[in-house]
Amino acid sequence: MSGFIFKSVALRNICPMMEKQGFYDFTSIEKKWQQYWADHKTFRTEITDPAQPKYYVLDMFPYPSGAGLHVGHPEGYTATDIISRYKRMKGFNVLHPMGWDAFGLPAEQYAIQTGTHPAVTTAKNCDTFRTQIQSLGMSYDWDREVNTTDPDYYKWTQWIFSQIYATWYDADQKKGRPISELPIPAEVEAAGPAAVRDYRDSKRLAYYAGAQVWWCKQCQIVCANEEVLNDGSHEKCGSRDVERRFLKQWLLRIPQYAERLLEGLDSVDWPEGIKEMQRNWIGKSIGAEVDFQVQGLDATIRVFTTRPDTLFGATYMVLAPEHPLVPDITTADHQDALSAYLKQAALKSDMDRTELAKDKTGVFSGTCAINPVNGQAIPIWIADYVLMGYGTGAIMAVPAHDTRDFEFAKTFDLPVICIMEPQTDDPDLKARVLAGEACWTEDGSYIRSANPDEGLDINGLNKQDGVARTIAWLQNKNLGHGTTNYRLRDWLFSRQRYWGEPFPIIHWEDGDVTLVDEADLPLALPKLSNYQPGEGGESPLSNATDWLSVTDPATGRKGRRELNTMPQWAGSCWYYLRYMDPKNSEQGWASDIEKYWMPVDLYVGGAEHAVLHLLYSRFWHKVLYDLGHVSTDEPFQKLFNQGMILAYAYEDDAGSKVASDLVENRDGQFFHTDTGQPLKQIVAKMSKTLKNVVNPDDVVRDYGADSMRLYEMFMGPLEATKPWNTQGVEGVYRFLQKAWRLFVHEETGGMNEAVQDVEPDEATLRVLHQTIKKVGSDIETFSFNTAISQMMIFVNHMTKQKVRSKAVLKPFVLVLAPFSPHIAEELWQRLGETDTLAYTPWPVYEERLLQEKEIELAIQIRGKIKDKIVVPADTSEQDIQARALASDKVQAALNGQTPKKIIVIKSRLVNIVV
RNA sequence: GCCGGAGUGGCGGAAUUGGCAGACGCGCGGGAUUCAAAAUCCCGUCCUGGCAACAGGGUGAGGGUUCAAGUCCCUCCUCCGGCACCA
Repeated sequence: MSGFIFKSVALRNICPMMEKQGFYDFTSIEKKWQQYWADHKTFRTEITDPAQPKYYVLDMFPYPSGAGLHVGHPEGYTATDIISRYKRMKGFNVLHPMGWDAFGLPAEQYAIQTGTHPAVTTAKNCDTFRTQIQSLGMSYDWDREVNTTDPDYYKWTQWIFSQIYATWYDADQKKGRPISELPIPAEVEAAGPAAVRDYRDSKRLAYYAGAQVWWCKQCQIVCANEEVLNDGSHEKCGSRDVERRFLKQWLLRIPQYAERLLEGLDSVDWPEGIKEMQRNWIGKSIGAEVDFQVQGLDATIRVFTTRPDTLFGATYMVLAPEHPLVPDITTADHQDALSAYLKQAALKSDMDRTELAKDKTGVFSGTCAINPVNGQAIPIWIADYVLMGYGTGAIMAVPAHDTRDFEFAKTFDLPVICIMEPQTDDPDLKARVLAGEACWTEDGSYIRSANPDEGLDINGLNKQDGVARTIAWLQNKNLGHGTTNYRLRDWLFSRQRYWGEPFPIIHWEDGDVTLVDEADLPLALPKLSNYQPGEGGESPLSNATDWLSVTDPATGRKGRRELNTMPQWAGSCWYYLRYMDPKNSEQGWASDIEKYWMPVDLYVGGAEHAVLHLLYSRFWHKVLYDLGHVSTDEPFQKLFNQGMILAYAYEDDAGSKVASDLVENRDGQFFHTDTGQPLKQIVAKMSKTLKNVVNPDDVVRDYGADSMRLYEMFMGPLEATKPWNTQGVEGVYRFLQKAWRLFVHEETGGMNEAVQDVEPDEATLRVLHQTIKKVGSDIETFSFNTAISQMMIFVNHMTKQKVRSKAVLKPFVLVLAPFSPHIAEELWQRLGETDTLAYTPWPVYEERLLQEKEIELAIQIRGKIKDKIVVPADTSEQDIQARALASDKVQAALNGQTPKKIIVIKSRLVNIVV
């Protein structure tokens, strides 16, 4: 069905001679203007006047995969291009760059298979992407193109890493400071240089340490926690062959910036959902640390709790299986059970992690601890529902007021002591809670929560006061203190790969670690003949023996370069800074340029980067800010997430999917071509197996880039997830043809004789000014779909006009230009203009021309429409009331009743209340 | 389970933020043009009843506030995205 349409459209372009002279020949028009923009460097951006207002529009740059562009890419790119073109016409100096996030696994895997250097594969893919993007007429300043794999680029990625390495976080000043300013405690100083070095290393924002990491057997790579999905599979390759390993790794202390990252969210204009996701990811929780004395042992267990107020209800404690005190507190008679349990827990981490979330398990250690508020002995259990990586790896369990503890207590028949009378109207629930048969986590009033001997009594208080009173008491008794915990962990920052930025680090034989001299950056990747990873999970760089070993020319000391490379996040953490000053060989960016352009005014990309990329980027930016390298605390002022583009797919009654080439459309019903059974149309992700992938190149070939751009914007709200429909492309294509024919005589190719230098009539002028107004304001609010609707209304109106005023057509061309720039430039030229319209001022609408002279009012009785009247726009309220009541239909509907009240909404309606 | 977003014709989606529900586009039906088709142009198209004028119903379900509710409030259902033993 659609194949037939494709064919006929394509035919027009192959054989234009068969057609009329003046047909809308998008192929040559688009080629012509893309050439023009390139030749004239129309979109080259410079700071010519520092007083000119700037606008920085950024797209999330793509990973240039071998598959080329898919229709999802141009969605965001078109939106930002419309904004860019519009802002230029509004007089802004617009920075609108594009580049490549080009480090990544596929090129490296290809190298392992074929021996082709990843740089070669990458360059080829970048070329494809560039050509494809250029064929869409995007107004990027291509002189600013960046590529994260270019040594001139990653020189500065390495430089930023060096900065992070040489920084510590001063908690008092709440900012990062140079490591040289770190105060060294006297006792450390006294212990010698090695101790000082260790102390410094323990404070650096980047550090090297053994870490439990996830290892993907298929990719032969370490993955960050967040790259391993809940089902235990690796996000990148989908393999479930992921296991835990202990390896030396680079980590970044991002949790130290947790509070700053949290606070910064309040100052940026981002979708609330994304902010919330980041807040959840950071996971701030306020509570207290409390020390419990272990019975019969000279040891204390420190727990973190958000509910210190429930200490009187603590009936047992739990340690994570990995807790260091576990061996010490386990008594001989419980040793076997514990060993078995630990073994089982270790096994579990290799299984699907979803399995873990089921039933609670654990073993008793044989030892008790003393509850500090009442001196009671409570058993210490070992259970894997407590995680070593959060808080202190130990908890006090209050089953009456914590659902997890409650479940555990029920499983192992541990006592449940209710210490709070719940605030509820449900008497049954209240009774069960008080009896320890149900769990209550909400507010209420304390009972059984006093120890007069120790001076603690919170009975009768509510949660807020109880927490405060208890923390004060703990602090006073030196048993604990209020504290804040974050879920955010140190960022695992190294990968065992070749195709990534080398760390500018040297490990010396004496145990010293130093940065590569800034003058020696970039530390370029060595050429390799073998891209296979090393056996023990080492990166392929272990094959580059010459490159690896270094000798200090001054001292003769021998060292080895870092084998790991940086993760793909590194290059994308700061690319928005390099765009500003991409050719600078002295600095990553010049300060005065940075001050002019930053912050990014608008950042558009997919929501899949809601947490990781955006959090990492903000973290780096804040470090750079603290060190004085950038002038803003936050990098991205406004963020917008475009929705995903899906496609239609088909499934049979059994719910199994049917590939699109096996589907037949008969009068809107779908059938299987082979079996003839009816199919249901559904919406699904584009996939090769479903054969419903739409290739942008095909769309550009058959309908042109202008139609492609227009359709992507016309589909629906930018943020919505929506299905691609090729017939919809036909619709916008027809609109462009109609617009074309307003100007051009199809037979001759000359100007349509209807286009004349005449005064427009009032109605036409009104439609024009409504269009200028609506399109402008819709662009500002990203409502591109309704802007296009309005332009369609304009074109429909003009099509009916026998005489078309140039004075009306010209502003329309300008309004159309951001959306479909090629046809707009062409029409602009045909109207006699000689220069590009890219910098022509956006037309101004006049309020007085928007007003209708006569307005139609609906007349309602109790909200139901009974009649409509047309009155002059300036009719007074009294006259409108009179006119409304004079209506025959209204009189008939009133049926003699007297109106109680008449509500007149000017230019809208009249509502008569009876 | 928790957080976030969304439910409107056959379909994608509009609705000045409380003021005529269905703009615009697709699809479909009818007509013009054509030897015929494609393309183009015009008319119609929420549902029900009626030849029609017209009448009644209608924005996931139920209730409420209001002169007036797709829009605000309460209860519930469904779908999508994220998080998930984080103490």
